[in-house]
Amino acid sequence: MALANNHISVDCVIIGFDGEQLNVLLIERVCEEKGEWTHDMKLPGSLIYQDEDLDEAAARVLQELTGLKNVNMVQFKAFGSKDRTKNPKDVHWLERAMELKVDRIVTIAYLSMVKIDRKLNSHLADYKASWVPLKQIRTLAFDHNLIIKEALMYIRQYVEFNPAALFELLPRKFTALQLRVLFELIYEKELDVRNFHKKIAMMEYVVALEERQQGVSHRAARYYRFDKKIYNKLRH
Amino acid sequence: MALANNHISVDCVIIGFDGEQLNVLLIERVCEEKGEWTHDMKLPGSLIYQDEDLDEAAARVLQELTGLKNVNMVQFKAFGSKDRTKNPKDVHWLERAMELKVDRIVTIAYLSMVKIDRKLNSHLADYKASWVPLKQIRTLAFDHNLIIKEALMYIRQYVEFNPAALFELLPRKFTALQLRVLFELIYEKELDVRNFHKKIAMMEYVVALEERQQGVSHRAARYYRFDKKIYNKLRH
DNA sequence: GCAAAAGTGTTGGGCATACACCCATGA
DNA sequence: TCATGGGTGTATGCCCAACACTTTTGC
Repeated sequence: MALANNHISVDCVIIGFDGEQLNVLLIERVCEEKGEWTHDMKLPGSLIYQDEDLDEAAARVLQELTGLKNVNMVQFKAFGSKDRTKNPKDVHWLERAMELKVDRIVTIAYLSMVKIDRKLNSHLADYKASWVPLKQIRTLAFDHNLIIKEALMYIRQYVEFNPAALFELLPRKFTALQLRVLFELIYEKELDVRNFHKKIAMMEYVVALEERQQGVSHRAARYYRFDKKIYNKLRH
Repeated sequence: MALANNHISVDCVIIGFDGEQLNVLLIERVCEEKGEWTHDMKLPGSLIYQDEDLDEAAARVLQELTGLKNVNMVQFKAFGSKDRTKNPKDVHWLERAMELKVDRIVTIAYLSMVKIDRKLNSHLADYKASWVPLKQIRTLAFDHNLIIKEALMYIRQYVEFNPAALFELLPRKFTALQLRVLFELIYEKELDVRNFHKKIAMMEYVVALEERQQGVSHRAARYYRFDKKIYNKLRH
């Protein structure tokens, strides 16, 4: 029985929220099969170097493939099914793109939740990286659909212990509606508007601003912001 | 920059409860250094084979190193610091025991919670495996102290969503005291006796038996058992 | 009878749920 | 004036936390 002399990769599940939907950051993959060129999508991820920690590798790979820097990622699961690199399309792509004959790749999956804003998006196109709404995601490379599914399960548990993580998804100023939609998406159930306002009122670290929406064709909503200092104080 | 052609291992954190304390199953490691032979302890863990899934590898390795079969393990975290195999003692051991010159090993850590009973213990000695109380664990091989610490953090979250896991640690018949001590150890805080009894009473899947302790020099405690069928029914 | 652990009830506060109407704004 | 979403209060039930004494048993 051969000891595995395996390759190790990291894959990054970057989740963003556009005010209406959860999105995942995917990059384009160009495949050649029997002379035909096709495109599909994958998570940003690649093999790690010999001399870097897993966390370092994740940060490097994300930057190389999407241009994003300083994204706080958390490792959430390793995927090492022996079948995960068996799809001929994937094998083919690995051989061409990585110049690599590979038996199996164990991948360590990382997760981050970020604000989708102009600064972040400014260079994504250069990398053929784009935000894809969760519900519109088709079949991805390798087992990346599975990885995303598990990332979402992980998020649900994660935010219970780190409510602050939710606010990473929102712009600095956000409305009660945005926050509520976010909760509803993550917990997959609808919330009562009035109870939700009370809930916000009880979260001292969500502070109401005087500022309101402008130019909307209905009563303007109040803005809120997340106060990290208050949050941290309450945690201790 | 060299792509890592890494080795992958699995390590198993098997947690047991003896009625008073949490224990971890460790195996003995014999080291030779400058002609001196020393013993220390490590988690049961080893390299994976080329053709097995991670979960399969964990089950195989645990059986090979401790004789334990059919232990339900859950993957909880990957450890891949580039320094984790840099201790000379560990390097030395790897070269001798694994016949392997290794740059770095990424390990996928698995967790299980089990009953410590005679059946389980019957062959542990043959494997130089033994239960070590958490509080008495000294410096272990590699980063195994860290792995155990993270396992315990993981358990705390895990039992919130899978209360059933706790009962894996207890004998089939257990007293309220045992269950309470277990809660206290895992949550690291003391619980009020009366409130705890109410809590048990509300858990329909914890059923009181007529049977009581025998031969104790104080009022005999009632036994309880965990009813999996009721538990599963309530979860759906 | 005493040491040691088992077992038992009540109260108050906080938190989640359910539920319906008026307000502000732009078109 | 209408369509659209913003924003508000009350009542109820549940769960949790706090708190002290009596019971059983072996020695």
